[in-house]
Amino acid sequence: MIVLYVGFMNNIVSSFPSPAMGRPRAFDMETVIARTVPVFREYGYAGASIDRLKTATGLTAGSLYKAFTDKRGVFEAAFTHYVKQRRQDLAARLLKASTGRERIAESLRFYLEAASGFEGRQGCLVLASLIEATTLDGALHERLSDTLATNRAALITMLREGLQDGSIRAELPIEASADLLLSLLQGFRAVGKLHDPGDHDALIGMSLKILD
Amino acid sequence: MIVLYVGFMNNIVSSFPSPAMGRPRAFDMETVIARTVPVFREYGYAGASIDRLKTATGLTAGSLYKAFTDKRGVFEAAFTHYVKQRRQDLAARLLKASTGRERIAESLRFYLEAASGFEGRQGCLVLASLIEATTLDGALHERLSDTLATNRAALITMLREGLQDGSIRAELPIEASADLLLSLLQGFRAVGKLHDPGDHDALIGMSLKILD
DNA sequence: TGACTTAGGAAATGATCGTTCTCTATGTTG
DNA sequence: CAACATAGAGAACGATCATTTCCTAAGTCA
Repeated sequence: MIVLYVGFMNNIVSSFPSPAMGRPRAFDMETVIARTVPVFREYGYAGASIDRLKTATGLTAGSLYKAFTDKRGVFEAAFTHYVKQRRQDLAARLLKASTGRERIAESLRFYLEAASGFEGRQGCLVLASLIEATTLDGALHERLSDTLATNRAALITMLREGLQDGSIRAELPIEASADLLLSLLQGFRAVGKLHDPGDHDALIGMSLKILD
Repeated sequence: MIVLYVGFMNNIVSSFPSPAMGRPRAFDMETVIARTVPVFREYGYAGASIDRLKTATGLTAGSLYKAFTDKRGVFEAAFTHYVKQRRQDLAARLLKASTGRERIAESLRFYLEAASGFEGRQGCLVLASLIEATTLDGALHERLSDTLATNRAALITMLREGLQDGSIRAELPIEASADLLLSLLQGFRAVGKLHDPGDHDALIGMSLKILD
């Protein structure tokens, strides 16, 4: 709301109502967003219909639109939630890794596990969005690009740590290694849509040879 | 049409009309199928609407359905065409490679090039189908699984050739190596939806360290 | 308490989805 | 030439799509 001229201060204040006004939500936003995530993971953006989102969340179309403006808004919230959650989980896993090489190994394991079983069949929301990248609008396209860039940056950080702690040889081209690992991780999730990856330890061991 | 009892031979023949009967098609099937491929590559199965397929092929909905029964039929033809074409192209490339290791290297290059530029942005039909795997019916799911299995088998063949010609060390676990390469190749296509891969030679060189 | 503001729920909206139908055109076969 | 069979074109079909609207419910605030 735009106020062109107001005589008294309280009129201006009242034109920006506090967020506590009106009937409060009967559901928890975080919970609802979490429930939309599997829908987008399984069906992608185009395939995730409002009807499916309704049944997944238990909300009516009206409430969904009041809370998220439109389908794009639901997707954006789901995407943010998914990426944040995964990063938290990975960060927790990385605590027990002491060297850069171990952190890379742990990241590989993290993705291999996500590519297995029910989780693997459900798929990766980032990968699913990647496939529909040309369909998404500019802002979402950039969000996706940023997400991938951040993942790449995280790999580069781990590689540099490896250089410092001596677990990775000094001559290794860092950027190219990160690119290769990034592709490999996404590839795990892609193949995991159909089949479980084989022996995780064996695959990790072989992957790490890239760093030799 | 099933004929239970027919007195004369020509009646049986006429009950199975020759394919030359009726008005002939005004378009070339192969050409039309080729034109549907980019639609599925860009939008996936769900996103490829009949309307988009109409404009891509220049056909009307009626002709499309007469030729392919339904949307699923169009997709199946496109998928078959795409896989066949890609395998032919790769096979031609592999002719100039003399050892197993060189054939692996050439395969990596083939995928890196496909992941670059316009081709990369258009995406891989196999990968796109992989993402929608849970949505596809049983038969298509199996076709997809077969395609991946055949690609894996091709990698195993190259690796075995490498064992024979001495370009790959004898102790290398073949199956696990093939799994890793398969994921890496799909990963190239995934990331290629957004960005061009970097220095191909560098990436190939690093990838081949998996085989050391 | 009464004015205000937002949420919930369900029906309604127009667009688009995949598919079918109808009619005409164009070939082959006897 | 007549009978037959399929193709082409486009309108029409019901289903589903994302979104909006309308009304009631449930809070806050003065």
